[in-house]
Amino acid sequence: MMDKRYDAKASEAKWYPFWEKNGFFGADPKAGGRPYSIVIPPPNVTGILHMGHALNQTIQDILVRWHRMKGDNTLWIPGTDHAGIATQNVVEKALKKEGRRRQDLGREKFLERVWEWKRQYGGTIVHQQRKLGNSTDWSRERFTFDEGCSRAVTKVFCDLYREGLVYKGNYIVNWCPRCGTALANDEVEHEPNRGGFWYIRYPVAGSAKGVAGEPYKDYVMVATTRPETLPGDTAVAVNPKDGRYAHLAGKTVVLPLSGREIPVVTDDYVDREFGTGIVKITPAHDPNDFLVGKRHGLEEINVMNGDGTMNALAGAKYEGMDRFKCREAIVADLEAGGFLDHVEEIENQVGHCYRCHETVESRLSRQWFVKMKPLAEPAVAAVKSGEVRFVPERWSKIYFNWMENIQDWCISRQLWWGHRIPAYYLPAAEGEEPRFVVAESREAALEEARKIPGFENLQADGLAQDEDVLDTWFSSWLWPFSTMGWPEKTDDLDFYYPTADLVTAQDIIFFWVARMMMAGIHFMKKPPFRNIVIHGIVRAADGSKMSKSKGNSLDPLELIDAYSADALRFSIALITSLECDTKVNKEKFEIGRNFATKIWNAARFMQMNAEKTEGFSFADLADDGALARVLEGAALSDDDRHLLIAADRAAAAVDGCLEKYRIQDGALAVYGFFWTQICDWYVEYAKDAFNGGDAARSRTVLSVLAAVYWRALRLLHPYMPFVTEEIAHQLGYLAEGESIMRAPFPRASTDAEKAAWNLTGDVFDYVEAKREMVTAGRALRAEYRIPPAQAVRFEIAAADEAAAARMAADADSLKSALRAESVSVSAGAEDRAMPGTLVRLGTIYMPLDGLVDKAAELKRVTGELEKARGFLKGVRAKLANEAFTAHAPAEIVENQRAREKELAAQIEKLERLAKLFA
RNA sequence: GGGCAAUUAGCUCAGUUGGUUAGAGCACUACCUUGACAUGGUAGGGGUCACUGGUUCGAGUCCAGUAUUGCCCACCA
Repeated sequence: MMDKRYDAKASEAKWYPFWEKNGFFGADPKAGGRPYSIVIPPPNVTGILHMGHALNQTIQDILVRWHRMKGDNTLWIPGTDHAGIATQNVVEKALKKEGRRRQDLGREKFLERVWEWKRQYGGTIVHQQRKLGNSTDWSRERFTFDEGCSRAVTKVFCDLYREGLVYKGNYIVNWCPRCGTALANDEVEHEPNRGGFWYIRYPVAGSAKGVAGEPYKDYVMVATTRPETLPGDTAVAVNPKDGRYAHLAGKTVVLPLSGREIPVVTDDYVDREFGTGIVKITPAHDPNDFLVGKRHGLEEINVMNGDGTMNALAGAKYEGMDRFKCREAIVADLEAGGFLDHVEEIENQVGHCYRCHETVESRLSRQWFVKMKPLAEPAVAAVKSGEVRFVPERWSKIYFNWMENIQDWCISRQLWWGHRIPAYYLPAAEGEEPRFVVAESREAALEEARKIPGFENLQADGLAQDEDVLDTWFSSWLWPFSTMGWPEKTDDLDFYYPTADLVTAQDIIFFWVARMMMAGIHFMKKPPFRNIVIHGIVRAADGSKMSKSKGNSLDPLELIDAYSADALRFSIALITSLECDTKVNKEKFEIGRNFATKIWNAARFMQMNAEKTEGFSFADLADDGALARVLEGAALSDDDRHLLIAADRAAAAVDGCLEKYRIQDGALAVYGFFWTQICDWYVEYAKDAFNGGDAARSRTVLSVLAAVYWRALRLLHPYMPFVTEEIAHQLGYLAEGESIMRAPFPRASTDAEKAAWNLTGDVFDYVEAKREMVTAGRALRAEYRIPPAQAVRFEIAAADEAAAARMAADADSLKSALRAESVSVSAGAEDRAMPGTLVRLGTIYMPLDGLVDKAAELKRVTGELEKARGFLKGVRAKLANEAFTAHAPAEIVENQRAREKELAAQIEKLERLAKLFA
């Protein structure tokens, strides 16, 4: 016997290892069939499971389990990302507690330490993912820094270099002083910042200073938010069209504090309206100034160290000072020197490191880049042609927009934890830029280097490998094929590449999705996936981003603990639309828990009755054709047929929704089918059958219920894997060792079955209408406060003789559904009793002598009458409109005609009733 | 500054190509501790679909504009 309560924890602890150990998540490319594959967006190895993962992976697992049940050869590859900066930070923090820095250990020892950390803690998120129920093939688990992925990275770098798509360049990069590394543009987050806007006088060269303490007589006014970079200024610029400053062109000005003379240049970049219309140009510390400097051949003076302190070029006084301290010092000195005119407050956008949130510095340095334009073009074409599709489609616009304005990708990072750049430098004289070769290994590099005249006898240790590592995304962009064994030729690549769907959030379309497209097309000659499914972000109840520091985040593991993994999955699927972000609070997850309880109890109900039914076995219904055998010769009621039709429709609905990635609608379809159709209606109907004392009938009803339940259970399995597996075994649909995850997705009734069981739309509509009558009858009871225990007599005035006959034959089910003493059906004769709601088949009545306030009833009837007349008027107007009858589809016009008749009849009845109460 | 979304019941959201009287969950009201389930049942209340125009026989749905909110991108020093 099933327990009174579903024990989710026990079930989860039992079934996940069962699936995994039996290899049910595994995939075999040799097994043939239609391939369906997904690669998981690899979470950071330092990560812990958050709601974003829960949403993202639930969607994927639903798709994967659905495809698997449909018989596709299905593979979902899991893995983690080595996450350069994040991981290095974690280990450095640990070192700091020991009072050491990574430099104290040296590169090799430090990396050993990181690997040690990875071995010890890197499995955290991988274990947490199992809690969600993900059916990932763990035998294929990959790590972006594992041997295979690293080989792929090195090959890709070398190939791109040989193709001229990787180059080393002088460039102004975003620099995080805390992380000590360059950041890609996308890794910088801009935030509004209120800060000073200092107006500074730059004296025109040769203009004498007035009497002591007086300002220079002749000066230009420059406004800046970054006074600390002043020592790096190598020009000031004005707009060439700015008449106010035309006279300055070609002159030089004196840089305050240093006395260095710098030119005045004209450049379109300068906005005449902003500030004073004069800009100081600091090519080494601002990306725009860098470009201006290039255009005008200006010197680039780097006044800062990598850690955000000032260097010797800033001047002896400021050397070693933190950049923000230096700002204060320089402002003070400017003021003392009479250079500072005034200061305003201004709001501008300041870049922050996406990892550590430190204010990002623009810094001139030597970095490695990937030329993106040639790679982007085919990636754009693939989406334009429809070969790759965004779901929802609108994301393609954002993708195009970014791709068309793409900048070269700075791929070098000044870290230790990551794929080291396979560039090897040859010995060079002091001050000379060394030559380098790029090769897959030191050996290959040596061979290459020896071909260079003068280096024929070079030894391996004479080559110095580049100190930098590659951006983490440089390995992630290969993920769809590096995980399948590339650059080796593998069966997995043959069969499973390209993957079918990529499921991810909108925030990494640029970081990751676009780049995977480029790499996939470039190296595999095929885009890495056919559909890019973009879902929203999980937000806190107030719409803000979830973050640990705000304390507004929900922990999926806590939700699993409180409500079960199934509840988490189902709830999140039900409340998430691909169209927009999802706001969640803890209470929303009760939906899933309550649903699991509901189906559990329905199962208990069936089991209870199965025990009373001799020879009944759920196993007999395990395959979809079984019901036909079990029901051989049995008579089906309209309600039985209705349920079978509803089951067909539910299966089609869920299938259709998932086909279109409408995860939410699929959840709603299976939810409504289970709860409303099976539990609310059919289980209640079945109770009456079981109590009816007809053994054959009871067996038929139980068989229909059990067969349909089994279909519903399988429909639900992709959403709620654990409870469905548990019930399947508890009831005995499955033998030990089998799994619902390998059971076929439910099919619709075959034509033969439909014919044998008379499953027609007509039957369906009849039962729906009958239920409306039941609802109307119950409403009458409620309205007149007749307790459920009190038996009443219902009379039904059917629309016509045919309807009367059909309902009379079915009166027993009406009687029990209404808990009525008796139900009588006849055509017409409605004046003798109190009316219920009008429905398609007729009117339901309940004699209510003595229970009625005639005045109140009259008021109600009058109200309904008014309403009906209003509707009729509208319908008649519509039908009188020739344009409507000419243009509208025939079906719509027919509906209106039918409605007109219905309303007219209704009004006639109501009028008679009004007389009755008058 | 540019772009993209959103605005439907008290709350969170569906509403797929325009087509009967706009739906769900939660919350709310009344009744029901009835033998699967109170994590439940039955019935009910609640919406001029942000606003203004337009197209159409017909608009929550399409178009234009306005307002509000959110997100993304961007070099305003």
